[in-house]
Amino acid sequence: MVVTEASEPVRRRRHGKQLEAALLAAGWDELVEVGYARLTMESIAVRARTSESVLYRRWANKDQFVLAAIEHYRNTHPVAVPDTGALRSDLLAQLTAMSEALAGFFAIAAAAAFSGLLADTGLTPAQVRDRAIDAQQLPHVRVIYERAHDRGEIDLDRIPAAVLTMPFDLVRHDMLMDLKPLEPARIQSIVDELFLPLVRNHLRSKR
Amino acid sequence: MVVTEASEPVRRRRHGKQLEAALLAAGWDELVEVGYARLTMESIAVRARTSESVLYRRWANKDQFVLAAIEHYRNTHPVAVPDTGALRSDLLAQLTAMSEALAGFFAIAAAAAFSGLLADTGLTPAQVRDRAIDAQQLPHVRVIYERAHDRGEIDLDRIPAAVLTMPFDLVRHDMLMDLKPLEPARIQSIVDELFLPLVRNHLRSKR
DNA sequence: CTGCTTAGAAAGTGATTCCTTTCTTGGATG
DNA sequence: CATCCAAGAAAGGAATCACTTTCTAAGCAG
Repeated sequence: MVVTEASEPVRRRRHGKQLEAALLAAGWDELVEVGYARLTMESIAVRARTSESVLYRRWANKDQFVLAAIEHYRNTHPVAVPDTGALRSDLLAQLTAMSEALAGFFAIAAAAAFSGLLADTGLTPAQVRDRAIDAQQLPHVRVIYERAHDRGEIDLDRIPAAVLTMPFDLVRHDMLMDLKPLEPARIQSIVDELFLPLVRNHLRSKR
Repeated sequence: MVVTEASEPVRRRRHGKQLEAALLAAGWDELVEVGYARLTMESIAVRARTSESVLYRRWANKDQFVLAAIEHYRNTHPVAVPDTGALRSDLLAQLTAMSEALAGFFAIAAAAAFSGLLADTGLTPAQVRDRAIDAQQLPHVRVIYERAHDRGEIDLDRIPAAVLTMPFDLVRHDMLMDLKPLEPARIQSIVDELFLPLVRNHLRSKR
């Protein structure tokens, strides 16, 4: 017959880390698109242009794989830590980044992961959140506040913890509800109408 | 043979609304216990002490049934509307009622419903929330604020909408994260450290 | 160049589960 | 009491899907 079929491009084999990353990325995309319950190992293999056996060589079962895919997405999509020189702009930037980078994706993934993963892994949504979403997020937030504290903008010791976490709780809430990035106006509202007025009570005299 | 077997109690047949309520209640319990993905029509039938055909005579498929079960739970578990005579205690009561009545149940159900139901029904979590959770909740909330407004405690027109919804957003957020009722201390913190300080800016002079 | 690991294709197994169908009989209705 | 609708039991069809097995050959290590 003919040496090469016209419609069949040469397919290179991937190996090691490169292949693994492609598998996990495909798993993530599938998770976002159809959700955990409708996600099948075959659909992932097809999307990654490989076969199921390659998946099962690396992960014992579907749940392990999905967990790994979520974790992999988090590791490869770090949220930038802004340093704009002022608490308000720092917060706006951080919340926007958090929203745009994660909303939709994390929201769906977290929601999708809940029903299926909870039953099998015994994790609570909060644990999933800790493991997949906020693991590297919280230290960053703390940094923002500490910088503001050092600049003398706020007195960290006098602000209730609920105030400090509130902006992030609300962003997370909105993401879960709408499955898409927050409107900039909403983020500004959270900062300007909710957070800053509360912090203002504890402002050190700046000038 | 013998007329009645010792271990076989007489099984009465249920009909109409009574049967339907039992089916939906069983569906709800199953949803809360194992989640949408692991819920089967057979397990529901067993729990309701009936058979699958009874289910399929009333609902076209699993998704329709689950949606109906969620709606039924909401209809049969209204949240009380407190009237304590003051905004703060009204809010505390409302948030506590909302939390205790719905947390765990709604959280799991909503989360469980997401992955499976979203794909099939095309609903977003926000729509599920509107349809199943807050449908009758929001008017109640409005009532609380309007009473406070009429008492002269607050000036509704001058308070940003974000402030008014914030306590409920946070309760919903915490429920989704922890799948259990909020600690009373957390509710108090939301009201006393977040909500009231923000409202206080717009308090009319009471005395 | 040689050999060994493993990617990738393909087929299949077994379990689950949605949904249907058939049949018997309880019990509501007149 | 007679009639009839529907409850409940039981069995099965058909599809899906997690996971396995087998085989060929790609491409890295020596």
